Amino acid sequence: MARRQTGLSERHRKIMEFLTRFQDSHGYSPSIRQIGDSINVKSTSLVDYYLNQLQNLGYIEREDRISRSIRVLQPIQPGVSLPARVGEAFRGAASALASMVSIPIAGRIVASEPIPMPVSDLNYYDAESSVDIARSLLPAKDVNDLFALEVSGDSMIDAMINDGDIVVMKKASSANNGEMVAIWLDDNNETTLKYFYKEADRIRLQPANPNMEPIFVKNPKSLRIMGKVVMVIRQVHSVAG
Amino acid sequence: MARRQTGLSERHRKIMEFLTRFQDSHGYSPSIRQIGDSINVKSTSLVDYYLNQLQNLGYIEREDRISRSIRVLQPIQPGVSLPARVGEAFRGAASALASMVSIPIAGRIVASEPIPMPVSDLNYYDAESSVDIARSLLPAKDVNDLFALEVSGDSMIDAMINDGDIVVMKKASSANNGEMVAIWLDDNNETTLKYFYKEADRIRLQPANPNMEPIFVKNPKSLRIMGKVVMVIRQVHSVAG
DNA sequence: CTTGACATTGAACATATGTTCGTGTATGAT
DNA sequence: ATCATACACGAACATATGTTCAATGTCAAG
Repeated sequence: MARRQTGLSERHRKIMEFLTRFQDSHGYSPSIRQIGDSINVKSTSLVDYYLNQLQNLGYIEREDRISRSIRVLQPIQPGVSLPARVGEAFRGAASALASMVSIPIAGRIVASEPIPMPVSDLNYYDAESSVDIARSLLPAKDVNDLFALEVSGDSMIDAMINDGDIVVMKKASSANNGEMVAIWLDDNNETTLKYFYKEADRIRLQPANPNMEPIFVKNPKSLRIMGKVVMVIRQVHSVAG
Repeated sequence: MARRQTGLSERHRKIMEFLTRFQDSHGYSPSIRQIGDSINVKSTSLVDYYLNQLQNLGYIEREDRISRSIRVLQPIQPGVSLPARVGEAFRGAASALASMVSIPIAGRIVASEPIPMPVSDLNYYDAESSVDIARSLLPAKDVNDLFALEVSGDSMIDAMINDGDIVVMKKASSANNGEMVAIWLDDNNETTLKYFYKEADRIRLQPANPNMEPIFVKNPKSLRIMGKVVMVIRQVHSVAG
């Protein structure tokens, strides 16, 4: 092995501080280069590197290829800054109280078929087919592109997911290393849930069950990412067996 | 002269509404093109034109050449807007609270140790260590003897339960056939989660994973039922591996 | 009917901003 | 040592996004 990851470094801390300060005074997020300036780093890739770490640790959230889309999920220090606007204060109060979100169930996920996607991009959905989840259980603030699927069949067992489980997913067409994604495999003509790792010249799809072997995909085009898995819920009933 | 400026048009109103809605749910401002989509305008210059008007009228503020830098200064809607939204939110909060139940996390469940039970004498628990679940997801009406455990280690894999999962359980000392229970096995000195089946002269403990073999217990006294599993929740983070 | 301010369009443009990649350095484990 | 990994740099790249402009349509006042 090698150098141990030391959790949060001084730079991580500074970035978080800068983010909250900047957002507080400007009302929008800084760009990568602006963050770089604030910590005296000229390389944008290094900032990107830090931001990915902070995201994996759950401190921030950001959208792929969208400028200034960083959201602070977890302020680093106890000193909470006063919200600039009424709307923001209101939002904070509401999220502290209400904190429940209704996620539409888009359909069933079966190994042998592509997964159904939520019907509309707008915030309309049928109240009948939805699951209510406490915001406190969800890592992301952005709750808009979440949807849920009911698992059908035992074929996701290698992903530690059972028949009847409910999988909460976030729409995505790309993934970062270590994220669990729903993938459509052209070669096998099947949907599967795996941890995603991009390696040198291939993609490794690692089952959640550590006893099982990974799948390797050479051709990135033969695999389509449908979404990232955010949560799995299993309601346990009496089951014949 | 010519056409009179009519103050705020329908489109201005829609833009303002879209801005607040988008910022509220995404945490950052939309791009000009996204605003255009929301009002069915394909020309970015027209949106820019509207935004300049809104800025001159003091409704919004934005920075030159900086993406997604729009700030809403004055929410639209004649008077009713903010109070209405507050009222709505509080109504939502109330109903959310009513339909949500806070389940205490009694501790960690490890294969090699008996499971911790909730400090049941008093109906007091630390708010920090609890999970909020929507009542609609719980089968049982009786919510009082529910408690939650965080799974530690990979030893529950045969029960399709992973390290870090949260298991919601109901206190019980007996079980019906087909129910998933947490059991302490005197013989093996371990805690395990299995489906429970009482057969002619023995008890069959069936793993949730259908690929795995059951355990048989002849002596009912060497096994202690700690509770029934009601629900399993897995929050999926990025996982190194 | 003109006229001119307002409204709208589409495309081209400029650049702000996130992403990728090759390379290099330090650090700890073996 | 030597190996793998985390950390770091900077340039080239791709694209997301704001800006500009010339042309055209619309409508009410003159």
